[in-house]
Amino acid sequence: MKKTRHPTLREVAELAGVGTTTVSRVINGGQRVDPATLKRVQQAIEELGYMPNQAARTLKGDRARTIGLVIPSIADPFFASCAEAAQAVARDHDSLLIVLTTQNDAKAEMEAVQVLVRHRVDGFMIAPADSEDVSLRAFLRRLMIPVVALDRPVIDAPVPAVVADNREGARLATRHLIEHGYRRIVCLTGEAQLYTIHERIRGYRDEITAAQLPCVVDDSVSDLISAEHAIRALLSQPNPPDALLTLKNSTTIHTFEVLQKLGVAVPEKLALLGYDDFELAGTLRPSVSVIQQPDVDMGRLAAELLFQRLLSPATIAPLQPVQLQTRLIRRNSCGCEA
Amino acid sequence: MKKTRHPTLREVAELAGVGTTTVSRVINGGQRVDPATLKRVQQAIEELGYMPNQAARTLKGDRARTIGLVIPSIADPFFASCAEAAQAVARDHDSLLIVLTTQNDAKAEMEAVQVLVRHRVDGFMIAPADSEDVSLRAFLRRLMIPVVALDRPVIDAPVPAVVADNREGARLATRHLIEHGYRRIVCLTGEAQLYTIHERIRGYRDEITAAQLPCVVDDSVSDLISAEHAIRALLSQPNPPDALLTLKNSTTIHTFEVLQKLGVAVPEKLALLGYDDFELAGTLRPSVSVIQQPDVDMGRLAAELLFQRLLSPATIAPLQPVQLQTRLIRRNSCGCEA
DNA sequence: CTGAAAGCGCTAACAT
DNA sequence: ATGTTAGCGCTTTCAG
Repeated sequence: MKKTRHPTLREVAELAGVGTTTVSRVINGGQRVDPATLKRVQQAIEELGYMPNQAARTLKGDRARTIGLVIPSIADPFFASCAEAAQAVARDHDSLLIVLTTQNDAKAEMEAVQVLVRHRVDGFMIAPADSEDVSLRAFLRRLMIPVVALDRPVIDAPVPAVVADNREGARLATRHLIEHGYRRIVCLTGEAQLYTIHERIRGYRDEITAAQLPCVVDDSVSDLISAEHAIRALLSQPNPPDALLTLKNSTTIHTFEVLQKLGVAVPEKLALLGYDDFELAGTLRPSVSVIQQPDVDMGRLAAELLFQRLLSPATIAPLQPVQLQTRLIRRNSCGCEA
Repeated sequence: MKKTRHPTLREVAELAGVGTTTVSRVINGGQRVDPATLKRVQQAIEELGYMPNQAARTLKGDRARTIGLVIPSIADPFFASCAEAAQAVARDHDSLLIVLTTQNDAKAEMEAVQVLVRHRVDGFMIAPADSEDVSLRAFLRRLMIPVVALDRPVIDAPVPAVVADNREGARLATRHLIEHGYRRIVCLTGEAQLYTIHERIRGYRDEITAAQLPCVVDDSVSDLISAEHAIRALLSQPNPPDALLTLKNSTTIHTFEVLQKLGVAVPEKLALLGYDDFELAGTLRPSVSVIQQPDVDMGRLAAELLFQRLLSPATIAPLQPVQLQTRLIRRNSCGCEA
């Protein structure tokens, strides 16, 4: 098995006619090195195309200059934004970001986390598939590196979290629909087992019950087909809804597509308000009102929190999750004027 | 400086009362180990929560089980799809994927590539900001690890490429517009310095000149504002265009938004055909016809090609780029019926 | 200002 | 079947 041979520090030393220590000094800032020697060494480095081996440094005890990010999917725009923001922070700290995806599958997630540890990343962020997963919790408990939860907490584990205020966001949304005068507001959840969706359902409940309106939660929508089923059923009821609150991106889009296909007048006949903003929400007709999440801030904060704990391990992690606020973007589908 | 202490193989060996070799054997498949010993070692591993240190393995000479991907942006859906596909391939090969973004900036790109090498990735894929960049070429030439170009070639470097047939895709698009009967077809490029855009312009030229139609290439569109400028100017001409060919995703979307804002009837007054499909292209009204690129295939193939070269270094890289076909998706904005 | 040498955690001869 | 040992490339005392 032929190995890829990169030039080594020792080879540089030999070529420059100095000891390895000197070369090491040069690549680490060049302090306490005679200017003449410095120059010779730099030339040798240049000539050989030498680049320090991070694996050796890591083994020696330095930081790996690598952090991880475990998320459901990279194609999901929300997480893509988080990832991009986290990567920027990593770069500022001269580090690499490794992104691993889980499709919200606990098994894939556990594997991802283990791979990260084997690679001795300095720490990682994770959006756990299941906030209450026992084996994940156990794993994280005995882990020797800092971990930060993103978007969803890991309960009962020493893991600070950066999340959005999902409950309040859903309250905001529901309240807005109520203020518009809608009275039969149905909530379409999508995968209801996720922590975030759970919280949002609670927020919807809060406001609906406070207003003494009927609380209807439908978790049957998972794709275009099921969306059409659900909406047809809803519309053919004796007392059909006058507004829909969709709790996640894909649900909102599928719902919109079905309403368009069925020729339902939005918002006149049926209003729509979605959770999570998406690229063409303002370009569709009607434009789609949404609750916008601070995706970039979440990714950035999570990464910053991670590096903070990395750089000063003494820092005590905030026990309460860092909760970021969401905001309502009023477009047309809820009944607002452009 | 207190270090994060992971348990080591030696500690496992001591706890189990065996030598390090035995433990090494166990974690590498457990061949030639007495069943009783095997069990003891496994228990020790379990008890300590031991996980092999990949940095040590890499230093020892094993593969790093890590590959890189250097792309302009992770938020761009095209590259996000590539990345997701590449990651799946990496996972199949029990490897990690490190994604680095460049914003199409040559300096950022060079840094990204160097970081990857320092981390001793086994190889990487890159969508070069500039296919003709001299320093990148020089760097790749002396590199000791396999590299695969993605979406855009690196010319004059020993780097196999997986690209789409951009020229033919643009031909397809232009031809389609011509067949619809449009005669004044304007091409909106967006950043015209990119290799892919270049090729697409060539394709447009091919067909336009073959049909003896006027060839108009406008590279002034880079955001919503400039799009509005450009389109207003185009429409107020004595002989305004009857069709627009937009050469990249963001240009298509900005153009669509401007046409919608200006109340231009699409396709009756002005047809639109875009290069690169996007999520809600079929949901907008009118739905937007596009040339679809095989994004997932490209990411997958590039990664597979990389691993192939990784696993059997003897393999000679294909000198000609692997060129994948694009296809026309007929929706309404070009004048096709739904 | 510079070099020699130990050792990070692991694997792979080579012994036993 | 299992232990001993020499390094992989680097940083870092400790001497000179």
